[in-house]
Amino acid sequence: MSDNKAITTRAADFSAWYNELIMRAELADYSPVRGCMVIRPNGYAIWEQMQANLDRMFKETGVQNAYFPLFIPQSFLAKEAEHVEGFAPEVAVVTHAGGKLLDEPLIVRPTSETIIGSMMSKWIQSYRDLPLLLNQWCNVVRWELRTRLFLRTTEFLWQEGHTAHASEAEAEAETLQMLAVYRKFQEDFLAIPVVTGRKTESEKFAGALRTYGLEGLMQDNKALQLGTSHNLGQNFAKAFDITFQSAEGSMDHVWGTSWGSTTRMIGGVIMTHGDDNGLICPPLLAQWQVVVVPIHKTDTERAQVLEAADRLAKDLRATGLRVHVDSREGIKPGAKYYEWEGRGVPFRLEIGPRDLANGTTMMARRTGGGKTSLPLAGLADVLHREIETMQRFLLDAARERREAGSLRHPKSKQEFIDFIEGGGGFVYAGWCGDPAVEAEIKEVTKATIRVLPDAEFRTGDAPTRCIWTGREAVAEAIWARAY
RNA sequence: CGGGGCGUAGCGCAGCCUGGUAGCGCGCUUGCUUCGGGAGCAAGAGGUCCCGGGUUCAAAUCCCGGCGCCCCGACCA
Repeated sequence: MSDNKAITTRAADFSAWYNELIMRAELADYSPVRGCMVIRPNGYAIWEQMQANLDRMFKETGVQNAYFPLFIPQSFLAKEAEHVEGFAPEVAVVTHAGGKLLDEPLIVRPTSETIIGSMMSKWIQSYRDLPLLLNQWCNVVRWELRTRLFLRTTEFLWQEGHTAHASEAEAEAETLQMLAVYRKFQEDFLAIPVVTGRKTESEKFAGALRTYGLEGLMQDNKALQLGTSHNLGQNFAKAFDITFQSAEGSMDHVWGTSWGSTTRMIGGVIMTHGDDNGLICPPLLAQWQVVVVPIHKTDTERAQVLEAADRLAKDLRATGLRVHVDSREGIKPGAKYYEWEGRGVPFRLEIGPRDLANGTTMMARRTGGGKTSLPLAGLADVLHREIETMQRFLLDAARERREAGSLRHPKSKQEFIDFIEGGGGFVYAGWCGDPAVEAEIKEVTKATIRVLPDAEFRTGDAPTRCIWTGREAVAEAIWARAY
C-alpha cells in the first residue's frame, strides 16, 4: 500500500518532494496558524550556522547589531509614499491591546526602515556621526496570500541591515559591498552559485532608489531571490528628517541603504542540492558534519565500539568538526544510514569490530561514491579536506546545472517563449528598457526579469536588440519564472 | 479571492457508491532473537471517523450548512 519509506521524487512532483523532504528531515512543520511555520531543531541549526557566519562577515565590514521593536506606529508607514503603497496590503495591524482600542493602531513590522529611520534622525547630527552601520536579526510579518515552507511564510526570520552615509557615492558603495558579502556567503557556505545584478523599477524595493539582488536557479529551473541590497537614496531621510551638518557647515539629508536575507535561504539550499533521498546539506552549514554509527553484535563488542566511537568523536571535535555519535539501541545500522541521509548529514563514519582490529573506519559521503576505508590516524585532516572538497563539488555541480538550464541570446521571441514554456531556466536576452514590455512578457510567459546582470555574468557579445520588440537594447536581462 | 484535491489512530491511507461489531501499513510499548544498507516473531497500547444540524430503529457512510488544510493561479523575500 503506501510506502512510507521513500519520498516523492523530484521528477514526479517537485513541490511534493520539497514538502516531504522538509517533513522527513524534520526541518519544519506547519503551525496551527495558517501560513506560519514552526522551525524544528534540525532546521533551526542550519539557520544558526547561517547567522553565525553572516554575522561575522557583516561585523568585518564595521556593522554593529542592534534591536528595534516589533511594533511600529501605523503612521510611520505612510511617511514614505512608495513604501506605504508597497507594504500596506500585507501588513498586520494591532488595533486592540490591554483590553482597549488603541489610539493609534500599531503595525507588526514587515521591515524596519521606518522605525530605524525615526531613531536615526535622533542619533545623527553631524557628518562625524556617519556612517552609521546597523543590523538586526529579527522576525518580520508579511500577510502573504500564498505561503510555502521556508520560501514564503507569514512570519519569517531574517537580518536587516540599515546604514546612513554622508554621500550618495558612499551609500552606493555600501549597497554594493553588502551585495558582495551576500554573494560570497552564498557561494562559500550555501554552495549556491548566484547571479548578481540590478533589479528593474518594477521589481525594486518599495521606497528604494535602486535595488540589487542575488538569484539562484533551483533544480526545477525556477529562480529564487536569495537576498537584496537597496540604495535608498535620501527617500527615508527626507521622510524621517534624518539630517546632518557637513564639514563645510551645510545641512543635508543622509543617504541610506538597507539589505536583507532570510530563512528562505534554507529553502534555497534544499532546492539546489537535495536529491530523491532527502536533504544534502553543505558541510559548512550542517548541524552535524559527521555522524558516527557504531556497529556491534554482542554486549562486549558494543562496549568496545561505543568507547572507540566516543573517543573518535572527541578527537574530531577537538579539531572543530561537528560530530554526533548515533548510539541508539534497537535500531539497525542500515536504518540509521537512511535517517541521516534524509537529514542531509555530509559524512558518515561506520565503526565496528573489524575497524577496531584494523585501526580504521568506513567513511561515506552524502553526495555518493560508495564507502571508503580510512585509517583513524590523521582522520581529522582528511575530513577537513573532504569538507572543502564537498563544498566546492556542490557549488560546481549547481553552477553546471544552472548553465545547462540557461539559454543565452535566443534567436527569436518564439524561441524565448518555447524555452520558458518548456520548463527552462534563465534566459539571457536584450531588453529595450520599457516597463510595458517587461509586463507583457510576464503576462505571456510568467517569466520576470530577475536581474540586469552584473558584468561578469553577462554573455560575451552584448545583445543589441530587444528580444521582444526588436528595438535597441538598453541592457542584457535575465528572465525566469520565479518563486 | 478563483480553480482543483483532501479531512477516519502519531503519520500515510482503505472503508462511504449499496447505512448495521472501525480496519490496513508504518510508527509506538514490552519480551526474545537480530545487528557492516530500511530486522523477525510474539503480545499490547492508541479513535469526539473535522464541526453542527437533518433523515433513519440505526450514520464514518445519505442530505443540508459550516470550518480547516494542501496543491495550482493573482500579490510577494
